[in-house]
Amino acid sequence: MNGQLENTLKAKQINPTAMRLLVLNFLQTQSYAISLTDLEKGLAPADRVTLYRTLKTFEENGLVHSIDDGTGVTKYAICKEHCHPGEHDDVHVHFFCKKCGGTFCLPKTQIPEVILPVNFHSDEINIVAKGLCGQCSG
Amino acid sequence: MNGQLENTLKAKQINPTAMRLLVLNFLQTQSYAISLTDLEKGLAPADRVTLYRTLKTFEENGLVHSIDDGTGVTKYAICKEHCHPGEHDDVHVHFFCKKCGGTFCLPKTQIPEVILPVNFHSDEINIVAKGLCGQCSG
DNA sequence: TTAAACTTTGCAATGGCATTGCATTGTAAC
DNA sequence: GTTACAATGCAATGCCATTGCAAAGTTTAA
Ligand SMILES: [Mn+2]
Ligand SMILES: [Mn+2]
Ligand SMILES: [Zn+2]
Ligand SMILES: [Zn+2]
Repeated sequence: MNGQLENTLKAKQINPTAMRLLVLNFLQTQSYAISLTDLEKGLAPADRVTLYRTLKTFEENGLVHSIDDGTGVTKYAICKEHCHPGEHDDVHVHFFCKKCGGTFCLPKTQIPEVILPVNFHSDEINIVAKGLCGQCSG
Repeated sequence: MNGQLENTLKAKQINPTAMRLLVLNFLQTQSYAISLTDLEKGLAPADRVTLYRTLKTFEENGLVHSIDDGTGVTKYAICKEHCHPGEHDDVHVHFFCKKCGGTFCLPKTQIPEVILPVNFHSDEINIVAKGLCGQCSG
């Protein structure tokens, strides 16, 4: 049933349309963060802009977060922690695998303390480690 | 004199043309990392693509490094440490100021240890802290 | 029930930036 | 001087994010 998916959307105050259920379902089946183009291919022939706006809505409502992994293409992944509409609370390190091209969320990896120069004050940090993932380094 | 600039280029095996001397001089006078567009404005009416290729050459020869600060626009700064043609050795944290928009190299800030999941191996890391810089947090 | 109001979707278009191709100009070697 | 190579300028392309607007769908309230 779609009940599970529907509830997930409703819990984040997102109107559960057919398209949004499809997108959520697709996102949930991915093993790593996906790009808009990935989503487009996976849900063809759905319209790219509609998918884009769906992701935007999901992000605004704390259901997914966008990831800048340095490839120049934004990736998206479902928020694992307790995010709410208007406020995300899932800061974590990301990992980009140079072999398979996969981008992973590492929510268990401790965010390290970065000591800044005097008078520099940071309220946000983006950390992307690059190398070989578990599958590719075997 | 241009002797100083010329020597800097030659030391990195870069042919010291007039354009390259101008670009190097401009880079050296900046207080933070600049974009290609910044360079274009500062050196008008020099051609954008020529400037782009000049930066590329500088980067390949270990004179400047490019910075992905998450704004979507690549920034460039002179390498402070010992970089050589073909191999950079100046990994450091960067800082993006949300008020003035400046991107800073923080070569003195210790790169923190990031503990990855089993079998994940990283040989590169991009860390960008965001907030207010020394000037803007006063 | 039906009209109005609001939301979602689809398609076309725009804009920014990185990157490449190619012809022209400049420079160095022979 | 002629040839070979390097650097520059201009035009063009490609990719991705983002917006405008009209059509289709859904909810609300007369
Ligand atoms: Mn993530
Ligand atoms: Mn730097
Ligand atoms: Zn991998
Ligand atoms: Zn600042």
